Amino acid sequence: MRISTKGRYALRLMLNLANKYESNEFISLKDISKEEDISLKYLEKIIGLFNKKDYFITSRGVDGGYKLANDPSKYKIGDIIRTAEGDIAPVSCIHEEYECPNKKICNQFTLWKELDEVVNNFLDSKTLRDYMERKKI
Amino acid sequence: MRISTKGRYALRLMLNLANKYESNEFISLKDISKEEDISLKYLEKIIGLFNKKDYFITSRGVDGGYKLANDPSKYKIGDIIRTAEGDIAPVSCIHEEYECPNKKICNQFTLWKELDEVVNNFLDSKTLRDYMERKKI
DNA sequence: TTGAATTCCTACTAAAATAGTAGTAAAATT
DNA sequence: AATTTTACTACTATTTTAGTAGGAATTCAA
Repeated sequence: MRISTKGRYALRLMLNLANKYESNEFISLKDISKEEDISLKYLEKIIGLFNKKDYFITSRGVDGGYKLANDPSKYKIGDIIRTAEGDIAPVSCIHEEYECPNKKICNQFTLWKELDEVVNNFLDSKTLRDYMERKKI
Repeated sequence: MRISTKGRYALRLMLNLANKYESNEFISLKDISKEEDISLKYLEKIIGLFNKKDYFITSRGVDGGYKLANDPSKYKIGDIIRTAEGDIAPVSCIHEEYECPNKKICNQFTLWKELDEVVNNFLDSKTLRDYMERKKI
C-alpha cells in the first residue's frame, strides 16, 4: 500500500508550484530541485508524466520554467497521485478491462473494489489548495 | 498502493478457513493449496506470519491442520492485511517512531496521515464474516 | 514402534518494480 | 552565438516481491 517516491515527489513538485501560484512567475525545475532536495533529472522525468495533460504553462530558456495553468483548488490530489503512480488500485482485477472468470463470484473482489473506492474518494475530495503552506499573518 | 500476493493469499487462506468454521474440523494446508491453487510451501510461509498471534488451533499429523480459534466475525480484515503485508502505511514517516525534523511543518504529512486513517478505518470495519461465501438456500 | 502426514522453521533465488542517472536535442532569451 | 531551460529516451543499480528448497519436529494410527 505504499506511495512511491514518484507519487510523493510529484505532490511536492505540485505543491511547490501551488505555493508560488500567486506570483505568476515561471519557476524552473532547477529551483524546485534545490528547494525540495530532489535531483533535477528525476524532477524532469516526473513532470514529464504530466505533460500530456494541460496542467502547466511552460517556458524555455532564461527565466523559463513552469507555472500552474489553473488555481490550486482545481488540482485534485487523486489525479496527481494516479498520474504519477500509474495505477493505485489495490489489485489490478478491479478494472473493467481485466478479464477474470471468477469476478462475479469472487468474495475478495468486493473488498478490493470497496477499498479502491474509499481511497479514491478520499484523494479526489482534496486539492492542492488543502495542503498549501499557510499564509503568514 | 498495491496489496501484494502475501496479503491477498493470506485473505484467501483465512476466508477458506472461515467458510469451514462451522464444521469444526482441522483443514490441512495441502487441501487449501489445492482449492486455492496456491503452492503449499508459500501457504506455509504465509500462515507462519500469523503464528505468534493466537488466530488458529492447530494439529499436526494425519488429519491435522488448522481451524479458526474464534468466530469469523472476530477477525478484522485490517489485522489480517497488516499482519501479512507488514506495514500498509502509504509512507513510513507517519509512524510515531519515525524521526523527521520536518514532521510538524510538512504539508504532505497531514495528507498521508489522513489517507492511512481512511484505509485502516475501512479495513478495520470489516471482518471475515463480511466476505464469506453466501450460504446456499 | 514405525511410517505417513502434517506443521514448523530457515536459507536461498529469480523476477519484477523502484529509484534513480546519463546524454542529448530542441526551444527561447539575451 | 551563447546560455538557460524544457523535452525526450535509454540505461543501471538497488530493493522488493514472489516464490522454492530442504529438512526437523510432532502427532496419529496401524
